[in-house]
Amino acid sequence: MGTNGHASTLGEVAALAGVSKATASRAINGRHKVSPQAQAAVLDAVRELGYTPNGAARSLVTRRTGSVAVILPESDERVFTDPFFARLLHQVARSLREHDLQLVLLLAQPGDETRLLTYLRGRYVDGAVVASHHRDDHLAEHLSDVGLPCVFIGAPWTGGERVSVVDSDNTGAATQAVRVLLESGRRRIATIAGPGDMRAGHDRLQGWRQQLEAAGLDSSLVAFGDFTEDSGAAACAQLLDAAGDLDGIFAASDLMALGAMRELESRGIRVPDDVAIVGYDDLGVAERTRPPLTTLRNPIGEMATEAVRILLEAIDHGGRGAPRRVVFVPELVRRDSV
Amino acid sequence: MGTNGHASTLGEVAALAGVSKATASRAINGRHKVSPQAQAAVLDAVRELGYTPNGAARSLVTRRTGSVAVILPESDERVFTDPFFARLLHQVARSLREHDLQLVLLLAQPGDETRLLTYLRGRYVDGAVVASHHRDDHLAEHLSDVGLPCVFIGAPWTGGERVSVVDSDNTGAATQAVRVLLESGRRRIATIAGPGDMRAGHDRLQGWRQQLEAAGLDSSLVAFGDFTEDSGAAACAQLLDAAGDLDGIFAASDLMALGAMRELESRGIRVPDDVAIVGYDDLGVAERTRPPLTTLRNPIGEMATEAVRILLEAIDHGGRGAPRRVVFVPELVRRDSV
DNA sequence: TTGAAAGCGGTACCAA
DNA sequence: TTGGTACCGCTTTCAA
Repeated sequence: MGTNGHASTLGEVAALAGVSKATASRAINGRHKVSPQAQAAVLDAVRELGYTPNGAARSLVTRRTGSVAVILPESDERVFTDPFFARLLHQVARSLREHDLQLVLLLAQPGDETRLLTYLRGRYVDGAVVASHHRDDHLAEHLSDVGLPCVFIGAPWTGGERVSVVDSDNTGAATQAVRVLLESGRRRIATIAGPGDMRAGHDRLQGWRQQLEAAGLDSSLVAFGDFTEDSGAAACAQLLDAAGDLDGIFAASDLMALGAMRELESRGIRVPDDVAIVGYDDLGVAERTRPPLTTLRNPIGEMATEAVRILLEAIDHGGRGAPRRVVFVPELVRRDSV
Repeated sequence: MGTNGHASTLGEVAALAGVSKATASRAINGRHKVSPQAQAAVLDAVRELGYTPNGAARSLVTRRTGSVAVILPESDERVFTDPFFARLLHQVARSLREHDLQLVLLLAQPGDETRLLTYLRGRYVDGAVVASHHRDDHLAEHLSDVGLPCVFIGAPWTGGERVSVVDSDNTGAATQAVRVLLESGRRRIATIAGPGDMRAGHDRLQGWRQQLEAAGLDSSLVAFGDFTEDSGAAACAQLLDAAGDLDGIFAASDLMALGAMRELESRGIRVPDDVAIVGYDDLGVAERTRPPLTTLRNPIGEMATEAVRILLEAIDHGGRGAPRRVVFVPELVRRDSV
């Protein structure tokens, strides 16, 4: 802006540069031929006036804002505590940067999705990556109604056929976890499951159960957590109280595994000697537990990158085009907790 | 949007309702008198078409977007790890909700502030709350140049006179911490300081030093961390190696204090018997350490609320009006680490 | 290569 | 209360 309080306009830049608004616009955006003199004059004027285009005016005609949202319909407690989100955002931001897009993070408090949807319908962003959604938020339907290009990380409960999703094979990974436990001779294998209203929680539980049933073993040793450390400790306590003879635990997140190990330690139960444990995620904490945790690597970084790729494609195609579906396969990381 | 891919416009709504665009607009925004029939007709049309106003078009004339940014020029690692941010965002979101404003979070990776500033200049948000800023980001000057209403939580290094700031008395709080240590008879008091390029880090170090010098004691026992737990452990190790006889520590964050306690424990040093320790923040972790941590309560919630209040005021006044300044006083919370 | 002018989709003024 | 209309600030035809 100039020395006074008002932001300068393209008209003023044009006037100062002695060209038309059209030419000024072309000089600034640089996608068209402009004579060197005009170019220079405009750029000087821009600098002198401290001009930046008004986003609303520009968006109104280009139908682009230059920003992409990451929507996290999750309690801030978890968002700011689980490395999953840090990794996700880090990677999304990285990918967006290459395309010169601004990342805006929208934390949707469960309950007030109305304002969020209004915002999204207002087209203040060009598209959205959604992660950590829950059964009841119906985000897939809503976003599909809104017509905003979007990609879900992890399949939504409902409406999944209407949006693109980048997923990972949670069920398969969980069966792998149980297999490792079985191979080390464990027979009383419990699970600390994630929230039942989240796909990842549900599917990992599913995998655990499938594999146990296939082995003809008891699949009733379940306690639920919400992916946080404390919830893992609590679930573990519950499990131990109910089945003192358990010898293996599959925790649906490393954080919960960590909590469980804390609980085990406090009861003088040794890992892996007395109880073996397998986690899920491998986003740093698994390396630092004592003993280091055998876990499944959640390919969240790759998923984020792919999600952005698909999203940008959708945005380029104006949101038309069939929903895409990609599945990544988590891999087992062997450490010392089994 | 309708059954096809294009979002409907106010004109279409008006046509369907059999009224003018002007009336349709009034019916939708409801700040003007509109006859009941017109009102109903418009609302029906809106519903039928699934209409939502185009944000860009609206913003272009109202000069409002209905959203406010929280800018965090901080590594995602810290943002997603320090309860400070969770608390801050929780409170800001709460306050904004009352005014029906959407919170958008902007994580500024150090280095690429250019895109962020372009975004802000584009006026995609009505204002911004800035926290966790560093010496080199010069955000205060930049935002003041941009002319965007903003409030800083914690004074910026430079340009502080040009923006509103909500601060807390870090220096005073640190002197208090040292006083507690002195009162319990400690004489070799070290500090684990925060980053030197952050006001909070700098000021707390300052307070520690002042109080020690006032007491005629050695004020050379300093190690730096970055507010994270690991950095606290490392700093503590460093301190212990340099001065095995230290009997008190003031850590500039509870997370660093926690790391320090971990290190002390691993060396068999007892808290508070051998070494007393005072933290800073009291955002939950201090209650859960063993022993519970004596600390200074960082009034971040109150600061956030106040920041939003000031910001909304500034937005209402069109960004004119003198910068405001408010200082909160942290209070001592006595627990068992001293 | 350049400029004039027509929108983009709303809001708000003014007159009726 | 309502409708006509002039913008908001920018991009993009279309002609020159």
